[in-house]
Amino acid sequence: MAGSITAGKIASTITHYINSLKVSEHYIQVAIPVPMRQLFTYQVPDALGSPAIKVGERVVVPFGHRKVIGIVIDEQAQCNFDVSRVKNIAGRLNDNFNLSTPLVNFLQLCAHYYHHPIGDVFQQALPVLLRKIDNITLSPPMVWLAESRDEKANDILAKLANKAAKQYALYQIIQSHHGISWVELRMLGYNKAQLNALQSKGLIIEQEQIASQYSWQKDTLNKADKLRLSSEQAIIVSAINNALTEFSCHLIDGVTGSGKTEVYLQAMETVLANNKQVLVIVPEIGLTPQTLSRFEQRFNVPIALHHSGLNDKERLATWLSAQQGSAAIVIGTRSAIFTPLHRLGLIIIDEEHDSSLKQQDSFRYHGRDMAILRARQLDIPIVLGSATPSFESLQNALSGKYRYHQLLNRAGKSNKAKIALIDMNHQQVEYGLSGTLKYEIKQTLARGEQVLLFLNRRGYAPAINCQECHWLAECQRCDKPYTLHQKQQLLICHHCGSQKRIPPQCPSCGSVRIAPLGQGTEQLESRLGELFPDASIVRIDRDSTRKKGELAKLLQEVIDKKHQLLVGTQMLAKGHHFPDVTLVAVLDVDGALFSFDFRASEQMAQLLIQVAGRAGRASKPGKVLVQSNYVNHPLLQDLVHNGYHHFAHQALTERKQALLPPFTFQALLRADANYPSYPEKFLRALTQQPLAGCEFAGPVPAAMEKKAGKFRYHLIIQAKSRKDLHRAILQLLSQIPNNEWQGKVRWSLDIDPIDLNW
DNA sequence: AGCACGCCGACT
DNA sequence: GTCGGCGTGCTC
Repeated sequence: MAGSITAGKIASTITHYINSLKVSEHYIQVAIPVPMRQLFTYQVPDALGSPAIKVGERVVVPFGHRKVIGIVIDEQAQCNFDVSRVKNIAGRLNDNFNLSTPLVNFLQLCAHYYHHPIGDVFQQALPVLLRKIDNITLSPPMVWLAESRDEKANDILAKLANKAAKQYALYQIIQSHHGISWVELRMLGYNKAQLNALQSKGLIIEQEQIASQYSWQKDTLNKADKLRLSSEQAIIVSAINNALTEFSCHLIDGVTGSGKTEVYLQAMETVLANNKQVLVIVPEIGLTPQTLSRFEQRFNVPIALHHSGLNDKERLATWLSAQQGSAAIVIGTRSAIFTPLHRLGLIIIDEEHDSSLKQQDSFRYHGRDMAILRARQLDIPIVLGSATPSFESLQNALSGKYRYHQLLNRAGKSNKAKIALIDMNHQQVEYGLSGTLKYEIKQTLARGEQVLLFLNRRGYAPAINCQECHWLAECQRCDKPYTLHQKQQLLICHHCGSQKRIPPQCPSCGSVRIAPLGQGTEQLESRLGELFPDASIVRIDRDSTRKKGELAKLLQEVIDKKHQLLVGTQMLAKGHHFPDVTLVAVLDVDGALFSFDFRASEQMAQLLIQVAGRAGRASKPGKVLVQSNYVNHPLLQDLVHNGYHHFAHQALTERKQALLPPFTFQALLRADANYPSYPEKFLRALTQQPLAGCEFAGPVPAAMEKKAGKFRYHLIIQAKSRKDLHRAILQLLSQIPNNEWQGKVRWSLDIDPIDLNW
């Protein structure tokens, strides 16, 4: 039937005709800041098509009834959506602040690993200002420089050295650098007034930072500051520097004072000398003036900081200086892992066991694990350091996946604090303090040294009850006792934050004999005041450091020995070293011994060892006392007598037998709802289909079944391999839209969960 | 996550 | 009669 017209031919002709009309149609895939696990297709109209759109570009798109900023993930996409419903992009942000392809790839990898909505990953990784539609007016980054010196300047300086020590020190820092930013100087403890004073004396000047890439100069390295490495340190440095263009992961397992930082610094030296950048990730409280100045003193290079104290503009400035390469070193907390470093050559994760590296809400990523992913992607080394390595990292080191380096020798005299247990069962106990502890406190104070007491419970008392009928004041929204805050005269629920006045009499029986039960830091502080009237006491917890800068102020007062007794929560255990604290006591360790969370003992061990590291110095050895009702508990005995590593090996053996992480891989699906039965039914329905290579645990009520009025359930998915887990989660997620209870609950997914109590 | 739509209770 | 409570559904 050659030449004849058929229906098929007509259809194909029409299709051909339509396609010819759409020949210039151009589709892109865009990540949109919404909690949805998908990309969105948009069309690029000709008017907006040139210059060509690139991956990582920020585009303004209509989305529902509003306009949002999206990130282009694929610039030449097939249209996999109903063509008639695809919208045009509304605009482009041509401000040169777009994301590089490696960064886009990395963020996609992160979203993939955590099965987290990709748009939300981008949203969290980007500085706020890059997520706003309005044009960004960013003044050029400024740095302070020393003016050239004349005789007059020398005179002024000589005067400053005597009269204004702080200004003089500030001048010294500025003078020793080729330009230092206000953000850094602020972190180092200087203020605008001091800068202005030096400026008005003509000693320093503020200039635009040279936007060009940083490069290694003759005077970049401060050789005077450099320490001679021990042989074990030198071996680590050369192991890291041996292969700088391939992936390797090094775990440095070294006790406090063994010189981890010096290893970091000398490993960085080679990388910086190659004109590559270094990313340093520290725990939330680890970014202190001391940390910064250590890097600052060694290297005369631009350092960009990334932490919670920055405002939006400063954050963007850090991002840009990293991206453009003018910053040689970026030091930051968890989220700094997302900064766009063009020539990244080395990543360092300090205190890699620290729980603040894992984000505990929305996008629940682990800074350390994503850093490893990034190092792998870029073929560069990564260094993890800790005195108490996480069991995950330790296992990876022992199995040969990471290079394992131990630093066993303390620099200087080896005087590790000893840990001793106090049996609370055979003691007179007053206000939670054993006789032994009271005696030791007295002795320490008498020597003019300081004492640090840990009690992981803020407030005055963790509960109040009626002495007659035993009625307990409970939060209705959480079914948990209210914490008494004496100073504020309030009952506060530590789980949902709700507050209540203290009832004058028992609502149940009318008795006025209502009394606090147990003790918190606030009470401990006042009791200590009675017991040791001559000592100045300072309390450091979330309540006493609410005001900005208050923590730093109190810590400085401790260093300055304005206080002899320190009371605090775990907040005090991390980061800070107090040389004149020679006695540390943990008042109540028992909670960790009987927790159903298998990681509680790991965290307890890390806490005790870290605490021991806080105390004393070579000339004044410290002592650590741990009060317990269960001093014969094998966990405590092992830790105290055999140390962290024996304890860790023991615990790892047990975890292997029990098929727990790091020998298996877990995901945690949380669900909550206003009605008690929905979360459980939602999760149970998901367990009906088996998942290959995986086992379910649950659904079980969360450790706090009811919180802030919501009922909460957990489902754990456990697999022998990460691959199986990954596949299972995909299968699980695909089932959720068909789940009968899906619309009635809120749910969230946590890959590699750490805190099962959440 | 926003945002609109929609369906019920208490107000000028 | 309408203002507004939040349950439900949709977003290329």
